[in-house]
Amino acid sequence: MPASSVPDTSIDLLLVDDHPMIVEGIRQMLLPETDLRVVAQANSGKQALELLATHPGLDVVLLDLSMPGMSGVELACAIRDNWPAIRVLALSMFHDHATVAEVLEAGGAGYVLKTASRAELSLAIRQVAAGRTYFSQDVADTLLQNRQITSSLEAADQPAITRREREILQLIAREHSNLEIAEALFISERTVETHRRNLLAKTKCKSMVGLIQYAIRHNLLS
Amino acid sequence: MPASSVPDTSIDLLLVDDHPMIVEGIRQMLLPETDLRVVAQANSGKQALELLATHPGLDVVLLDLSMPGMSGVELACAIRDNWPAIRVLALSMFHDHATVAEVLEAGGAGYVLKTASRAELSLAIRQVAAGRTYFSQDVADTLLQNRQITSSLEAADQPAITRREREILQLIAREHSNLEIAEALFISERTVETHRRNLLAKTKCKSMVGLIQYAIRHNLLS
DNA sequence: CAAAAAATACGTGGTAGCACGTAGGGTAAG
DNA sequence: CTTACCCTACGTGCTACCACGTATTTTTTG
Repeated sequence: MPASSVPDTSIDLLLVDDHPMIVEGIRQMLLPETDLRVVAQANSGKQALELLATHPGLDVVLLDLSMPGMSGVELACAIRDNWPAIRVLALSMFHDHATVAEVLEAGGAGYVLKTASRAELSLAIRQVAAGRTYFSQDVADTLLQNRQITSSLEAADQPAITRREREILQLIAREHSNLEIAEALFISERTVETHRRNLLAKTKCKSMVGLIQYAIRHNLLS
Repeated sequence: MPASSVPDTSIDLLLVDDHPMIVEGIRQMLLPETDLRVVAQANSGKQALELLATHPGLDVVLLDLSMPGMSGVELACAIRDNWPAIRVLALSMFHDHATVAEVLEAGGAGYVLKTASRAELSLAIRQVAAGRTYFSQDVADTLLQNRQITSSLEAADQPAITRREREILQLIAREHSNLEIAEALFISERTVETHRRNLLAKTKCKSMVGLIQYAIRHNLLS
């Protein structure tokens, strides 16, 4: 029913997830929905970009957020910048507000949890394809709990973690002390402290307890 | 080819995962393998136990480790104790040695990562069904790296985290201080410190940095 | 080349987290 | 009833983490 620019009324999808099992599961879940066509699937952000270049007719990209290498959020930004007409639907295990906010800032049109049923998933795809948005119930609750409209505007700048910071974060996660990290990287302990401080600021965490959770959810550890 | 006690040569499977997408994905991945029959699927440990009681002919249970409520490890223990003939194949995102060791202690016959391909998964199922074991390459590496045969024998006692400890762990994860937790639970700050210490001892972590990772991997947070 | 960002580094100071030891009351299991 | 476990609680002391301010060198980017 919804008017679109593609010749037929079907919705063409690209699936992106590093787990073959999940890609396969989604594909098969959507098979009975005759108006939803999975025309391509990728196991990494890099591969997804290649497929986007060779598949001009895509309507919706369904992408996992936590992937090694290029994260789902980065991929979403790339899609927003290079193929603004394509709708992005995020798929994730988690629904902390930091992650949800990042997806919104990256231009995501919807956010579905991996616990979603077939019915919910296909509904979400049709909604975003029709130009609307869709959020799983738990995700919507997260958004309502923290009415931080500020974070979607102000904090939209750059929680970009640098290579060095990430390196230090990984050593922290392995329970190394500042001194140990300093000796391992041949830098001053003060420098490690500074990196630590910058990490906390960028992730808006109060301590390592929050930072580690951020790191795991964003797949920043090995 | 492998001789078995079931009338025909097919392997009867129970799938357990809280994510419908993954259950569906596995089911469809195994569909072409005519000797592997998915006869039941559950979305929780509780449901799995019910299905185990009503399906006597099961050969292999393929179960996800991180599920809300009853964890995969607990379920594996229950299967080992009540249906010792059934082979358990664990399925997980992670392969840290603590988790792998727990699965072995719980009587698991194999451990496959969620990144596994169709070929690897079906091979793993046939291996465990035939009485052998199977571990994904990364998992095997983990086992070889830490030849802590001690941990499989000595530490097999009880990293059992109590209800109260888990409650405190969740508050810690929300970045609350000892004092805040004490006030919230109407107990002394000293008591919170003791719980903290016991948590570190039971999980063999050096600090909260390690404990938080343990908690996330073991699905101990909300 | 100029501007911006990243990586490096120091000082001062507070306090929360953690080590280690000890112990009494409640409750469930043998 | 005894044993074991959980939850509760205190004391002492150390130090790693964190807050806040500042600044130079190197690299990247426009």
